[in-house]
Amino acid sequence: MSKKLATIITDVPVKYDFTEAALASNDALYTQEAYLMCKKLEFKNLLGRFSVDAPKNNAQEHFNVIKTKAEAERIWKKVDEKPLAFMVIPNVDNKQESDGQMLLFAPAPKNAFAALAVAFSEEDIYLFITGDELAADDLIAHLFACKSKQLLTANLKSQLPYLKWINEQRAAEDWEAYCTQRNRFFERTVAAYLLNPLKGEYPCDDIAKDYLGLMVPGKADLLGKKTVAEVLAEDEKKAVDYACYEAYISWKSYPVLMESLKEQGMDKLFREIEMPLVFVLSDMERQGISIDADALKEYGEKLSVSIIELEQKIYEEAGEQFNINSPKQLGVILFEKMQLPNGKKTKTGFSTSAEVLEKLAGDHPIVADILEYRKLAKLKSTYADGLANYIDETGKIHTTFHQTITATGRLSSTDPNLQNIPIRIELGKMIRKVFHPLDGDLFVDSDYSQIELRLLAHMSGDKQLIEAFRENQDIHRSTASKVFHVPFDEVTDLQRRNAKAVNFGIVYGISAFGLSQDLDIGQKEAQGYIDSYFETYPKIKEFLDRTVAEAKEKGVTKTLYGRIRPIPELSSSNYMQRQFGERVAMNAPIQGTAADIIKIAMIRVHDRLIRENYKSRLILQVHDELLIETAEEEKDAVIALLEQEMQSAADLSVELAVGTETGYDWYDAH
DNA sequence: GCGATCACGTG
DNA sequence: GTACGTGATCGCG
Repeated sequence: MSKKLATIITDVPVKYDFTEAALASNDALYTQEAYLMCKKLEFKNLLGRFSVDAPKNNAQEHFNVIKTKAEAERIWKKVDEKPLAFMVIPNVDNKQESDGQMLLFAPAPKNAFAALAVAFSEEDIYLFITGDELAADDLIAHLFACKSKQLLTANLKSQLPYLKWINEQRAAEDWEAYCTQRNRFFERTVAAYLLNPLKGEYPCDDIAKDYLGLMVPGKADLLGKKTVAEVLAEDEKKAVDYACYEAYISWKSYPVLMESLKEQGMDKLFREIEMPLVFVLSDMERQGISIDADALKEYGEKLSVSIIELEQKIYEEAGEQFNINSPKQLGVILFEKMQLPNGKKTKTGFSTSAEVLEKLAGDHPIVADILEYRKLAKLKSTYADGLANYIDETGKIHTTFHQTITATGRLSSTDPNLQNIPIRIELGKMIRKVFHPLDGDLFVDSDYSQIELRLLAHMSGDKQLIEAFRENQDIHRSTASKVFHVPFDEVTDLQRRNAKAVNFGIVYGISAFGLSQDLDIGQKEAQGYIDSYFETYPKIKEFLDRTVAEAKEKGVTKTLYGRIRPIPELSSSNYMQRQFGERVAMNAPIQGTAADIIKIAMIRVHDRLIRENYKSRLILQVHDELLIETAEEEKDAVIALLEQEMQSAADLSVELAVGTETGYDWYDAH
């Protein structure tokens, strides 16, 4: 029966005439209609096969290229108070080689750019191209001086270096003017991120499709893999289309995005937190952090010595040479050749994760050596060598902070990622010694203590947890004491460790499976801990249940500041997916609210440092930590300022405790 | 050259 | 169990 069911019948009589099925021509298949369909369904691969262009929409007829002063003046005069969209088109990077030859023309002045796209009505869509007649400076001056109340754009942070005015008028005496200008900007990408933080990218064509029902060519359609500036020099029409569409869609989507933000109660979050933060992050990126390149090199060389030693030792123990960095080869050596026990945990072979190897450490000395090798190799490749690639001519590293990546509202950091510099293991932590302030300055580093558990206390209203925080107790010890019913002072180390794991679990969205993995215990035992925890803190259970129920009902979770996190997994037909959705629903409001709060603190700290004429500057954010570079004479004032703004960023039923350290490098300051 | 996979760094 | 980014390897085209 089963076999019959599963057997494919290959001789069903089907009438089919292949000649009739043949296409008259390729054009019959690649029609405009089919193009639209593929575009809508995001069949990006198929799209490349179309020779027909995207259907013309009216906007394109109004794209105008402006190169003369007279025309430009006439256009700027037309601008009224209604919103105006813009996009700066940077120059080709002069430092890069083109066709193997260095470009011969002199480097363009700093802040200069190739073109400026502007849109302020269905018909007024322009690309100003800089040259003999139009100077970049003049265009920016016009932009800031124009009557329009809102300046609409995308990827504002990357454009800010070109918007000279906003960077030069940041002194205390210009504070009001600076704020006035800052408040004019509306960022289409950030708005779209708040409305759906799951997408990861918010390109022009997606915004047009999602919010305007408009099909416009995507960046790759017009530019391929080249930059706008490169295309502008080769195929002006395509670059014009790209830039003008960007400006046009920013202009056109503004009312829709604004309305959606209001509808979902996120307009305040957008206006008061996310938009000002763009400027703060820009300043932090530009500031950068100084690196002792020599010390970094030395650190890498020391690692190299140890790595080579370990390598030799491992080869001897294995009896042959192989690539230790290859999990595949390593698996064969350990579990086939050396027959190490229960080579379990597989997917595409043996697992050689630290978790697995740690359990095998007693069986053969090679295991410990491999674990040690891995640690050193990671430090060397990712941190010692990795960071060295990012040091600029002035000895600094400038990371990029991303504001529209995470599902929860946190920031992320890339090129390089400065939010995952080692700290847990001493040898790794040493790398922080190469991060240092400028000569004579020092770091002030403050972090929120237990912010997520404090938020859990506040949001659930659980009296026990609130009380524990109010009394400033060791929170894990307090939890252990209550859950295991032992006096506070008699909590054992093991009890505290278990309680700590449960606390983490609660914040991450607990499951018996996860906790059992973390504590290396059985799932039943883990479930027992969870049950006792919820008996001790009934309000927390109520809160988490309520959060999940609400998420199931509405499809989203919300932070205290109204940030949403859609959870489509909750309506999945797959049990594991739904369970995942429930954990996410428990975690997102807590992690997200913490992200909201530190963003508020960042803006206030940044603004006060400027307004009150400090030389100190915000340098880094690491989720619950802020790093400031400060002058010695400002130290005490800046510590007070930083702590005050971080603590008062939110008014909760528990205090937002902040711990501060100072030092002449990041190792000492944290 | 690109993407998937594994492993591992942070909060 | 949450949230990320990067490096090395390996198989694919």
